[in-house]
Amino acid sequence: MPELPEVETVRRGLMRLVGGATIDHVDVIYEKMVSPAPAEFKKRLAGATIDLIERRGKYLLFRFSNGYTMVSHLRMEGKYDVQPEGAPLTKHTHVVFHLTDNRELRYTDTRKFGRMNLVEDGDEMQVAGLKTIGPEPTETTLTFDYMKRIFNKSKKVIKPFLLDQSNIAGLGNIYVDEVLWMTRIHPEQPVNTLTDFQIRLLRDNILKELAKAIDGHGTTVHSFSTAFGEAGQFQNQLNVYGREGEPCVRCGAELQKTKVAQRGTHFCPRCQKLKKKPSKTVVLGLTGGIATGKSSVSAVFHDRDIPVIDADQIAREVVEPDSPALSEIAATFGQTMLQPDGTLNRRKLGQHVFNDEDELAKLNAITSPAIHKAVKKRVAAYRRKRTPLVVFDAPTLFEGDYAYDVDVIMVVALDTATQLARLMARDKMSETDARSRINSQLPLAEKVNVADIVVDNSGPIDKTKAQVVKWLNKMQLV
DNA sequence: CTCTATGCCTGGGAGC
DNA sequence: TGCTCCCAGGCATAGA
Repeated sequence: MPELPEVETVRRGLMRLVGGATIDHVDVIYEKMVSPAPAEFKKRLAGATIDLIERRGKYLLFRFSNGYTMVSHLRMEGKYDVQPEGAPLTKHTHVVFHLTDNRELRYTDTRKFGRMNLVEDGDEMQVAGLKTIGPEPTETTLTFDYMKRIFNKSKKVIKPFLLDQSNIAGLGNIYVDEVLWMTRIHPEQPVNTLTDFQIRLLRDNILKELAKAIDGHGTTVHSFSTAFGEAGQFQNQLNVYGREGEPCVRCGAELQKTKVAQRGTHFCPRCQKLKKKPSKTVVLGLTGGIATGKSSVSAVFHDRDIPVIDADQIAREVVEPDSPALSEIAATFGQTMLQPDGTLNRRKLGQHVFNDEDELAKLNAITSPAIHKAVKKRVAAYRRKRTPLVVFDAPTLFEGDYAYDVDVIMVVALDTATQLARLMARDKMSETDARSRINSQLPLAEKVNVADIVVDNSGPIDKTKAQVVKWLNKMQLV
């Protein structure tokens, strides 16, 4: 199923292999595949040189020296490959372009869905499909203003809306599921209910995902006889597509598969909730690894008077004297866990649960729901006030199961060597101790993988802060 | 005009 | 094992 990145890879491969080649004659085996009818199609192409191969959306445009352009769409399973003249035909080869250099450019398509349309230069945009095609998904051609305009005026649900090539060119079933998961949008969310921030994040994710996929495929076409269809394998990792029943890599919930507008649709029922009216408040989950420098990033928000909800502070607040959680701790672990003044004896409790998984789990079962509840309450208050941006600063954003409930995740990261050196210097630790501390956490790479924004803190602090500010500006959050 | 359902095709997997 | 049925999905088009 070639989508834009695969078609682009085919274009690049073909350009290298047959760019400049001249067609001697053409065999059309499956007549319905070409237009105009085979006799005229063949006549127009005899002696034509392939000057250039361009792409628009998922359409390939072969520019010939004699004033014709061939619009070719691979649909589901179309493939081009180049063989030496006379090599045996395969079962599903439908068109063969015999080149003057003893090679053949072949079009193969098991399901015969692909089409080739040969028209005069300048008429290519009149071909069905290209006539109504939407903007290319690039930084300059797919603008936020355009997206906002088309999203606001439609009541359609987002999945079929994004599949419609007249809205945005190039997205297919796989990438739509991926970008919706990345942006945490339910596939049946009506497009006119999205907030500006969601549209911005979606735009960013479309551009990012397609660029990543093109990069990933760029190196796959090598040899003379490589079937370009092989470049259509999706080497870049997919987070939801085809993963129904597996845990969501962001929140751990079981991924589901349903049908939306007759299309198989994959999504995370926990991260991608259908919302009556998406909230205008953006909750940014901020996390990192030990000694990655999260607090200096947090300071950027403090300095700008952006509210920061501190998970560690809330963890302390929920066990203050007279709190239900503290009473439960006393009831479970004994009154000796309290100081004479009624406050929690943290040291003693810490020693008690240290290295005892069962006891630690008991403690978490008491504190975790209380912390979650308190966080939700704080967030709800900011939503009511329509505060545009709230930061939830949580070292255990993933481990503590908060990731499903934030709108966007920022991970502060650095390379392992720098992280190790900083931890050793900061906490006066031996290398062995520092290593084991780092290894006891969820690997930073896994956090980075599901982050919306990764802030690289391996350089000077000014550079780190500049990255945060740049992103905030880009997303119009400040 | 918009919106939805269906046809185009074949191979492969599930179920019997 | 072999048979039937259904699903995969981009896009055009027919119909509401």
